[in-house]
Amino acid sequence: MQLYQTNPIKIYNSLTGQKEVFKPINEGHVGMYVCGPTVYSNVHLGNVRTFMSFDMVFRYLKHLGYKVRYVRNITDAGHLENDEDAGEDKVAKKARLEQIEPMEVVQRYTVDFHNILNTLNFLPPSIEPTATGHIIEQIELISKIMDNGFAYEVNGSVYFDVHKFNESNEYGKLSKRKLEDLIHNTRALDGQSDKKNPQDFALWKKAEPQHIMRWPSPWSDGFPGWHLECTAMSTKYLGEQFDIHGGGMDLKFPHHECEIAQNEAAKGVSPVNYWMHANMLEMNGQRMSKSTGNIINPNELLSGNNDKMSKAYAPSVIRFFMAQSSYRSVLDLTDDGLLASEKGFYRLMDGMELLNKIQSSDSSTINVTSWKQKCYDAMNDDFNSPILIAHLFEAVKYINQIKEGAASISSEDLEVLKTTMYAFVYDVLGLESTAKASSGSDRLAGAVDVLIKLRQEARANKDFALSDKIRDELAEVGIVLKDGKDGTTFSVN
RNA sequence: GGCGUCGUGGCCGAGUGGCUUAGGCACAGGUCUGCAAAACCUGCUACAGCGGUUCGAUUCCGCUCGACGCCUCCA
Repeated sequence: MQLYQTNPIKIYNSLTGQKEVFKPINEGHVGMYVCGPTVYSNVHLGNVRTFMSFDMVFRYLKHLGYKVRYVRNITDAGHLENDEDAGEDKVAKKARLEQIEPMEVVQRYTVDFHNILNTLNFLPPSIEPTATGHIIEQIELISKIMDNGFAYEVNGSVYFDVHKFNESNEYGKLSKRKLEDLIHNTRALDGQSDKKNPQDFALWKKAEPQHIMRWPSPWSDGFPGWHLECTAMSTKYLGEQFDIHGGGMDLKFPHHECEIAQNEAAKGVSPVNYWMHANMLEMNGQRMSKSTGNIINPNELLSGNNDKMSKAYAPSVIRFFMAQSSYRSVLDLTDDGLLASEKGFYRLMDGMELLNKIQSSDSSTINVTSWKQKCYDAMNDDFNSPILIAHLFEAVKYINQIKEGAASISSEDLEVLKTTMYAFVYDVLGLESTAKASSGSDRLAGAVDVLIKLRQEARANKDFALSDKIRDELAEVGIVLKDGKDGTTFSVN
């Protein structure tokens, strides 16, 4: 008996605009694809927010007992600056500007990406394929789309024929656009194009002679279009139809729309059952943008080495901050917000530590079973982590009350409480305890205990000057003493 | 200009046709303490504006204002 059998989850499906009960294609198995980064610069904090949302989805599905194959790609070719003939591949452009090999660019920023995600305690995806590793699959896919009459070749480049496709299919159904509207609203772009219509998009681009990123194909030496890789790789690892496809809201159009079109054009089926889109991250009420300087990268946020925030924030604090809003809402990154989350996070973690120390009694004054169900209900409702966290704080309150003697808990209930708290805090939310001192570093704990004893003696002798000195100087190095009824404990911040 | 998402108390951030003033932070009072801190108890009762539907709307519909996203590269 797996947890998923008793915990049906609902997912907000961008395709239908409704929350739907999640039913995987194969019972007990979930195929999930998330559009990964284009590795031509340092990972953007907004990217991190999106990937963190899906990291949490991945974690919860796993917790429920699903066997999840989570595919998150690395785009290392094909992502054009724009779709016109002058459009340059982002990686190639960066390589040209820095006068290094494109693969050096890819390597540098892939490493950066992985480092940040590791620091933030992400689970690695099951498969992390690259576009350049799947050129053959992409060429095959193009051939299939051409065979089916939905693409045409001009001067060695191949374009998807959106107008033709729309005669038999519905282009725009994900982003709720109509082709006629797109035609009227397409801006006139300079430079001539080989495309029959501005709405068409590139499947294969012929490389100019000076272009260093190039692969042979039936049409020309060139490189694949951006939208194609996701279709090729999701098909290869998850099949022609799979359960969940995620990405940032800004990818809905055109990227995801084009993925649907490519899949339908090649295989005649819509690829994805549940489309999930994570909302944007802002900073101080405005979109992050390099041009206005309203930008902060993950390393700067973690190190405190920036002029936007008052201090450095621990990885788990950032995770906690993001988990306190739902993935479908715009989230505003502010110093005040982070400070508030930081305090809340430490309160939660103090509760987790206390959970190991409280004693059980004959009976419980709280209903642990219904509390536990509420936690699951929250996550089952489209991964509502803010509600989950509200319930976790309820538990912290219980834990503190039990310690104070204002509540009691039976040993069976205490076990349930522990198991559930551990599962949600550590496994699902991916938070990490920062209180390394009490459990991890026995020597520090021992040393502080000595000081605590000295302070107790001083207090017994009414030598408050000394006792306060011990307390204040420990506080200065980040060790906070907490006096309770049963003695003094400490925490390290 | 078109399409889409949204506008909640001092701040962040959930949610709902008529009790759940979610939860966190901040603030005020109390208990505890040698004094603090921590913890616990109590208080702080909002839903952009204007109309409409309804016995009743913060939640449904329309309009206005505003924010954000997409329409051109972007998670």
